[in-house]
Amino acid sequence: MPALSRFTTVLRLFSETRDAWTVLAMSDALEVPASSVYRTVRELVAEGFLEPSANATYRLGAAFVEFDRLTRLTDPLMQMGKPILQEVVRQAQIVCVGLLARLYHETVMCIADAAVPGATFHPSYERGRPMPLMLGATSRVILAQLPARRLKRLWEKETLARRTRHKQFEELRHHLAAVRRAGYAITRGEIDKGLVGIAVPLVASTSGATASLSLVVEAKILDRALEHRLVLLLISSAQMLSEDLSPAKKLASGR
Amino acid sequence: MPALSRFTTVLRLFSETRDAWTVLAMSDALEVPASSVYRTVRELVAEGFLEPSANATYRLGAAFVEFDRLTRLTDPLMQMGKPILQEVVRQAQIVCVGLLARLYHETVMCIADAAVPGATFHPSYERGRPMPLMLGATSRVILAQLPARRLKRLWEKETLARRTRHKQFEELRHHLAAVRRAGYAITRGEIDKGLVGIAVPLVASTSGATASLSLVVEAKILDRALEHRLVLLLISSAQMLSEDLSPAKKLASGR
DNA sequence: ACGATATTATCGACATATGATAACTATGTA
DNA sequence: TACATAGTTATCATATGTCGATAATATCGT
Repeated sequence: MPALSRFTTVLRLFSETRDAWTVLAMSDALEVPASSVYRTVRELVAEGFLEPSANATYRLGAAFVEFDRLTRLTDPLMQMGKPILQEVVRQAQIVCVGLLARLYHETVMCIADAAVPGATFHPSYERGRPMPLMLGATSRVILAQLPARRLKRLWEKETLARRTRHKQFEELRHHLAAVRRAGYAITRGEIDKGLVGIAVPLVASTSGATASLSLVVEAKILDRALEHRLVLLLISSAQMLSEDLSPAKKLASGR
Repeated sequence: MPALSRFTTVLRLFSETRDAWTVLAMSDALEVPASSVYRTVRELVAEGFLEPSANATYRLGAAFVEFDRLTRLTDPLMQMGKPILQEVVRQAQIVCVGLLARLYHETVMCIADAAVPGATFHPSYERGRPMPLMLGATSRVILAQLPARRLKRLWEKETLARRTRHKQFEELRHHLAAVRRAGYAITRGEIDKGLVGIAVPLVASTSGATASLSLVVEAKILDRALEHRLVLLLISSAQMLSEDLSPAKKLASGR
């Protein structure tokens, strides 16, 4: 019952499949009296997080577009990551999509993507889309970086509903240890059929967030040699990016 | 002092030039006790609107990226506008940038942009950036669409600090009436030196928001014939887009 | 202009925010 | 390792804003 959650519960109603809500529908869905929802919605509209649309419905507002631009311009990971990501895709010299992802609540979120001009496929990952924590190479290398305590907590949240055994957690721990040793992760078809993800960890000490750099390619064009080349490309790029992001000498910006 | 504003005043501190804040700095800037700011920040972090960064600073969070994606996917104007915008830029067959903009509070916000592959310049307009209401063709055609009452209110807000005369408002009214008759607006160098904006109104009855479709080109390549061609291109594209956005495809056309 | 629907205003009871201070927790350093 | 410092959370009495049913308006569709 903290104050902000009153607003976010309304905002969280909006989704890809349900993008316009009337106040009455919100009132029903949230089981909150209409008069209260009206008040809440009014405030959200005033601040630009919602806006009135056709037929007395409301949609997500332009404030999100505005703040998203600020994150694009100011987030060090995006700022420095985007050009490197594009360079990775270029140097790969094959049809592929590059991704920059990070931990976000109990999901992994892609915060930048770069496709070759004539990309023949679209991975599920795309900027701003929360993805499952326990699937895909991109997530794997992020999990592998987490301190044991944090990992345990996430695992517990993740498997709350499902009945899972402790043994499975130990298996995960071992698997992640192997990933950590190898320095990269590869998964095949875990997220999209026919696509392979190759990911390496990003150490962004300043940014705090644990992140990863990855490439998605079609399984059918990936042979052993190419796989090796891409892993090396990713590792060296991640190295470079991690250095860019590290204790930025004297030139601190805020304070 | 409604509840949401407590949070937005914090969020509004973040800008292009000041992207990382400590709690103490916020407390100073807002003249609110640190203990209160800590509480507010904690809630914003919990919901993903802020996130901790290096040196006890906070930055805008990934929730904005998430919600921005939803607007990209679901806003009818962006959904239908983006492909048409790209088509406009393609058909222009010159070096140019296309823009889709709309009214947002007391500003005009670009919600989609499309540049030719090898664009040699960058207009100030870019997705998510609020722009002045009284400058540029893009804004002009939006103002020209507004009901008199609304225009008056915006004008008054805009000119609150500055001492302006009533006569100037009448001039604006007349100018906008001319724009309305012409069906388009052209401005030269009002926003960016050496660039020209050509804009036409978008009638998006469902979306509610008044919007515009525009092209930015370099002044030096724009002659009378080209100008004419681009205006026609914009008008026909806007026509198409407006129809896409209109209420229903019931066979009856005359209203 | 009309009826229907959407939105805002009202108000007592109640819950939550406020802000000074104290307690606690990282984080870095000798 | 222990200490110091900055950063963060907890505490608590009080004031202020919220809640939700209902009534009063405003707006929409025709």
